[in-house]
Amino acid sequence: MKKDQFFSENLISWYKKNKRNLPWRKNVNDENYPYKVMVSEFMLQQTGVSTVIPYFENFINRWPTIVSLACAREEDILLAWQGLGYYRRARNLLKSAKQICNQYDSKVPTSLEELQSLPGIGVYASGAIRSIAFDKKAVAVDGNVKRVLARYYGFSGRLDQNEKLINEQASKCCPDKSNRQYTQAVMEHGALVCTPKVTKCGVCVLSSKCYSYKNKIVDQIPEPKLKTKKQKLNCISFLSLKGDREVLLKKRPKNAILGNQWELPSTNWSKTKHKFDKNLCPIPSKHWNKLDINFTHKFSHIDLSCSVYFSDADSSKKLSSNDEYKWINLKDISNYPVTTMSLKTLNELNLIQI
DNA sequence: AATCCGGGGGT
DNA sequence: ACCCCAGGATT
Repeated sequence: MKKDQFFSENLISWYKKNKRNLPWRKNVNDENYPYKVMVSEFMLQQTGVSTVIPYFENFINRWPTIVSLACAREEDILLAWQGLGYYRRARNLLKSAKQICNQYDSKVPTSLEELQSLPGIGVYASGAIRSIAFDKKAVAVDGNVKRVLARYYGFSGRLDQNEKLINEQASKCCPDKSNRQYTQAVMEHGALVCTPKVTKCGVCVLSSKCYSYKNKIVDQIPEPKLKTKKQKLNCISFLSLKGDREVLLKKRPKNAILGNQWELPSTNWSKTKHKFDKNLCPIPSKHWNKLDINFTHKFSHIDLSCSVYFSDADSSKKLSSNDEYKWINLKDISNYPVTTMSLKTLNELNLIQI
């Protein structure tokens, strides 16, 4: 295994000419640039660039500096994250901002050790932040880089079977300078040219030395990931309306999936379908009517089938003083971090407009 | 080493 | 339908 200047130099020169104008690439010399890179790295974990862009713009507009973020309420962060998924990232980002303000004089740290001590920043993100934000020599091996290296060097098999080899080669390929550009160049190359399926080898600046291209096996590397079976779960959601405009929502437990987000009060998610039972209902009511909407909300690892029961709430009745529950006016619902599933349910019933 | 954690875009 | 995505934390 050798150093490969051809690899890094060609990618950098290609990147200079073809790089996308992405919002987190602006104002490299601004004092808030490292903070913005950090935010983008949290958002981009397992999430496509086109999905992230509007969220990033909104987030930076609302919290332009790390100090402003550190002062924010978690509920507002979750609201800004709504629909983006992997909500733990949002809560970890807030924790990291607080930690940076408390421990590092409100400046994003520059060492791998300090960066990895922050919640939500692991091996990849620490390297990405070091190279992109500070232009330090640091490797950042994401899914794109793994695929590019596997094809270029001809590592057969699945990516997870070549973890060590890929990381070693990634270190060898890492140039001594222009690391800000190089790190983004490899990932950009994977995203735009050396793509998962329909590759664009015709415009690839690496093809003349690419093992897979020369051997016509680009479409065979990498081998697909092993897939695990999706769980099929079921739940009942309860829609209560008071005066036709206030809906009863419940805050999910902090450490559960979709933690701390609001939703229509629901049963637990079970393998067997629930039989309707008044004891499951969030509030007492004479009539609970099953609505004619059954849908399956698809998570990456769960297919959740949900049925909905409706009741008009007696406005004279009070909630048992429990701040997990809240009557929320439908017009204010966009001010709360509500699960995508519940938003889609309310939208389906024409109670809100997504 | 596996599994949990979302949701959307591309094919 | 199925795959993938600028991964990290937990077990």
